[in-house]
Amino acid sequence: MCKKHKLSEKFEPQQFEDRIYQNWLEKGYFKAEPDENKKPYTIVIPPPNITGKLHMGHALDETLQDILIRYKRMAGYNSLWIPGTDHAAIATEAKIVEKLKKEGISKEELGREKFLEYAWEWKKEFGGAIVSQIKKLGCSCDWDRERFTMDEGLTKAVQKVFVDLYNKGLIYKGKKMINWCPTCKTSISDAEVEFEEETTCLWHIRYQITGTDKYITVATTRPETMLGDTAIAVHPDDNRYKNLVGKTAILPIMNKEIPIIADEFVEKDFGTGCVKITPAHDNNDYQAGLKHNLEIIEVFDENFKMGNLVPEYKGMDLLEAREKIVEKLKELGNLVKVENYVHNVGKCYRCHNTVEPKISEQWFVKMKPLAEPAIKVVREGKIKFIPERFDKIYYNWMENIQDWCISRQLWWGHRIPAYYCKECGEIIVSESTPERCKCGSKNIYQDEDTLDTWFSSALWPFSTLGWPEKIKDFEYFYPTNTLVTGYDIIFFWVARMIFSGIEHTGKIPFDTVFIHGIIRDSQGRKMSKSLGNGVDPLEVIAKYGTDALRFSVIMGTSPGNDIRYTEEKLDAAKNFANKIWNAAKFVLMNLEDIEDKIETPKIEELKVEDKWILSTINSLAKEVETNLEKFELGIALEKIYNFIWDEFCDWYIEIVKPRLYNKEDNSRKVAQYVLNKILGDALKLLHPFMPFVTEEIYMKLYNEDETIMRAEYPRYKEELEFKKEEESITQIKEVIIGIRNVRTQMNVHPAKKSKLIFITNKYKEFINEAKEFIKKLGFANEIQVQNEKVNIPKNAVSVVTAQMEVYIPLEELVDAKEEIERLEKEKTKVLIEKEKTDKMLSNPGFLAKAPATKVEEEKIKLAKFNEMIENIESRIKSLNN
RNA sequence: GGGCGCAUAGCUCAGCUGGUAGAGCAUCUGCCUUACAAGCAGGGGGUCAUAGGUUCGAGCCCUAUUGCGCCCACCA
Repeated sequence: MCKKHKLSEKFEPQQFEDRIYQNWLEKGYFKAEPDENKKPYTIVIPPPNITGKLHMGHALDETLQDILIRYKRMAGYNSLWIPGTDHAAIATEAKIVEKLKKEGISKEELGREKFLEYAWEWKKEFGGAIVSQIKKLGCSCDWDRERFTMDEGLTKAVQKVFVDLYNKGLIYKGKKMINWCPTCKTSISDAEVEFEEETTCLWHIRYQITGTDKYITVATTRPETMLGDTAIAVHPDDNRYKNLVGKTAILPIMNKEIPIIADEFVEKDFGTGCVKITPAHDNNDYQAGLKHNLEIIEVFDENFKMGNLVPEYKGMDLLEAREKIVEKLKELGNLVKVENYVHNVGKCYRCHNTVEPKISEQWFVKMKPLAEPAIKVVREGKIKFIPERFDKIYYNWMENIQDWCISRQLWWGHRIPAYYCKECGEIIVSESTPERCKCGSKNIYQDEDTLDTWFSSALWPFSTLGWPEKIKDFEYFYPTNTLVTGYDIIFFWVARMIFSGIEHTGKIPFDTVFIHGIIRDSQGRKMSKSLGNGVDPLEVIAKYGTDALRFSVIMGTSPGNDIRYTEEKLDAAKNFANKIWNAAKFVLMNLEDIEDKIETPKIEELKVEDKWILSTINSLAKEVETNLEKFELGIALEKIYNFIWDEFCDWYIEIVKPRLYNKEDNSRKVAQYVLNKILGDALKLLHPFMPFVTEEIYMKLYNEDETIMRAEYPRYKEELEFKKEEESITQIKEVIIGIRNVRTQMNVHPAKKSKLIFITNKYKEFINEAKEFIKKLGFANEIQVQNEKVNIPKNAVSVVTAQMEVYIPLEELVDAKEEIERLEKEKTKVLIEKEKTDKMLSNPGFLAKAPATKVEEEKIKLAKFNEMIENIESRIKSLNN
């Protein structure tokens, strides 16, 4: 401690948060370099998309990571948090297209090259905005290592991975049924399809059996695809239709004969039990088509308008065509019945428009061989999900995984490193642009498509560390440790990072996946643009401060559960920050006369309350460490909160006031030391959660040049445990609370002092030592300690605990009867408690089977209750006399 | 059709391996006590969704039920 510093009168986080962050940046406190003498602790940020601004979900995600990073850094680890952003191919491209549209420009008009220039401009603007917002949250990322998924290095990683997988036969190009988003005009993966309930009709259409006057009726939700029907399917065991299998029916409108086939995928009980097969526009039908060797007839054109099968419908919108076709069927007498029907329709997770199944030539990753080892590492516990239940979701997905469609018909993204020879049609997959084909031709062009954005995010934990170069960073910091993310992207991202890490680096990418929930609004609804109920973290910060925001998303929450956003929580958070501020002001004020350094007192100089608070924070440090290691951040924070507010502020500070205010008091210096020490340690414990207010105070408390960020996180030390003193203070707290309680009941004004008569043997010495503060906290002007219960004034009320009795002579007590009544009530309370203990101890099963320590505990309790009852009874007796 | 989560004080939520239920906000009473009225002191308020079971002992473990929410899945 050099010279004293004063904190500003009012707590205003806006006054110091930015300044402190700037200072941290300038001093380079966030930086991490490989250091063989230290253990690394690494987190890679889930890179926010460059599509927009930060939302509350980011605030939560970033806060959790920063807490872990800061904690580990203070605990002696070489903490590295790698920040960055994601190019978010489809989402960003959609936004840019939208923006262009407003300017009257179409993507096609602009051309690929110009469009990309445009996109990079976008990235510069919005990527930068995101970064500055993350900084506002106080995140201690190593900004020198900021990455972007389309950086040169990361692009190289993407290309290498593509080529490697291709060479291993794990990437292939093929014609398959994929999900096509007609709005985004690209294929998307299965994971990118969201199912939404939609009300539609179930149309029952009859097809005439060839050569008879009988009909077979199918039920469909998509009559417009009937033009492309190439079969009707029934279940092989369905007796109703058994005789029809092998026959043909006439497809109305098209007037075409199509076979009636049998397949087990048909549900006998659904609809009519007959289903029309349109292999080109339904995955089930496609599979059936392959199996039964059916013709595939596309009904729609490239833009998902009606194709040329029936010229009359050509170019029509699908819904329009549906109407027309239904009308026509009705006219022809083929429409049997229309039912209302609710079913799930696949929607694009980006634009929320209906996704169409489409047969298309795309690039795929063969998943089974990659999934297997990825399942194994979780089964073997090498990667742990927190909370554990999320591993089930992971297994379920991984075990049922289909090949991953990775090509996108977009421009913004990593272009697929595949080249085609125009002469011989050879496919060349190569990291660098090949000069010529094997056939000698130079007539080569690159695949037009780009990769799924998640293909590059899957490599994030190692591509950000320089892989595939074997640089030191990668060697030292990889595998990373904790991956913090929401449960909504376990499939998209977490699963893919796991198999990618194993496949390409031979190592798991992280050992722990710490999953959090989503932030909902005060009514429990998901925050969304359409509802307009989103909360902007920056506005919250402006109003309450970053520390309060961070506190509010951690306090009282548990891993994996959703969090409700309420202003009340922020008020509570701000009040807490304010409380610390004031406590710090008090401490600093009372250290003002210290010139240089505070001397560390000898153990014997410490008073009982000093030992108590030192011992309390010592056990707190131990508990907090345990909680943090188990990712119980909410519990850890609650304990720190309780310590600071309830123990330190409400008790210790109040207890030591008399010592501080008496300059003659020899123990004043010791109190100053302890105040300084406890405040410092409490700030350190709290720092990962509330970095700014803790730093601001810490710098004032110690030295402007010191930072709490690099201070050592408080650890449990055996020599700082003082059990006896903890017990004594606990006892006296109980008594003091009793005194206050009685005075409130008697309506005694705080200003009115009274005498306290203590009856105790055990705590005589302690009470004498603690006299000053007991006087203060117990509103006493005089304290008398005696062994025996003699000479108690008639008008005294009593406070009874197990170990002590205290008598308070009060004029307000005019009636002994009232006091007896009060005591009877007290007695009843104790009796109820005693009864429970009695019951346990008289239970032979309990005595025989409960652990000895528990039995002992109960016995002590019983003795305590008995003593209390005895004390109360004897007091009642003496009042009666 | 599978799987998961939640149900605890008026409200929002904690509650670690089973050992007498906690916080914040709200509420009631008394205090402008020289760190803090964004505060201090004290109080009230809970058959831990329901029904069984295991156990000496269950908010916590097991089974079933009800209500709400979520995820997965090719019933057209």
